[in-house]
Amino acid sequence: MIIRGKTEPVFLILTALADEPRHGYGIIQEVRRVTDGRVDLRVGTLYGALDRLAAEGLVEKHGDAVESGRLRRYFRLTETGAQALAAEASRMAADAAVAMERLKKFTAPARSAGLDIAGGLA
Amino acid sequence: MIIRGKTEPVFLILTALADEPRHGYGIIQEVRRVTDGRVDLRVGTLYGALDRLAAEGLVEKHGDAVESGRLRRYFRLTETGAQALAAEASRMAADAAVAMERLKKFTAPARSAGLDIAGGLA
DNA sequence: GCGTAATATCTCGCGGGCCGATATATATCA
DNA sequence: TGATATATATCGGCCCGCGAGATATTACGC
Repeated sequence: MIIRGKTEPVFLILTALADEPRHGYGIIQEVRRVTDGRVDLRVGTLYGALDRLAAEGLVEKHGDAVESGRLRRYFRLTETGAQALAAEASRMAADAAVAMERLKKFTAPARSAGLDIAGGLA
Repeated sequence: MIIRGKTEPVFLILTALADEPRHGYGIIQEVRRVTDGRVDLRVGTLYGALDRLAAEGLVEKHGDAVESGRLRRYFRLTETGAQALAAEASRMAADAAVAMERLKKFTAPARSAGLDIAGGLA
């Protein structure tokens, strides 16, 4: 979403980091989990986004670790990042509410011939 | 939002068309209105997006008109477009709710030098 | 009458960001 | 031995939003 708010991948990365620090691959799994499998974050998207978010000060490195013989690079949300995420979330909720409210007034376009609508939503 | 859901401009265009057909400039004004001036839709964004949305069948032409000596090209939301907007809105509301819920667990990162974490969460 | 702003449409090019592809390396299980 | 999962990283293509510019009419102030 997002003007010049965040894109959905970025929003979800921040969301994944909201409760605790995670490493890259862990973020991917968490995003998949919180979206019920809907969003499969790409690594190319992830690392590019993390670099930008770190440059903006919304996330920061939380140290590297070697666990089970594998390198893990942890990131965590900063205070600024948490505020940005909260602002973005409330804006999205507001936009979504406006859309749903307005959709109540939607009536399906009348098809070519005079045959009509009636059924739109009511 | 938005994977491969709609971007915010696109989402707001659909929202602006939800209650009744509008012409391009009217969409711009309506978007500004529903976002309390936050989003100023650019014409380059608008016409490109309308072309794509029409190609996808989410909006359709509602006829041209000359009013007050000015040409107006009207667009309206299709049934498919209304469904897409509803789906997108509910997805956004869900994502926003998840983010806000998780933010409750957020604790500010322990600051600065050497002093290690410890307080992070526990 | 004249300039400016608002209304209204459209096009083009730049740049940013997502994604697919690719590379590398270790651990686990069949 | 090979496939799959874990884990990191880079690069090029492509889509899309935006800035800038073009065109035209109406409305208002001076």
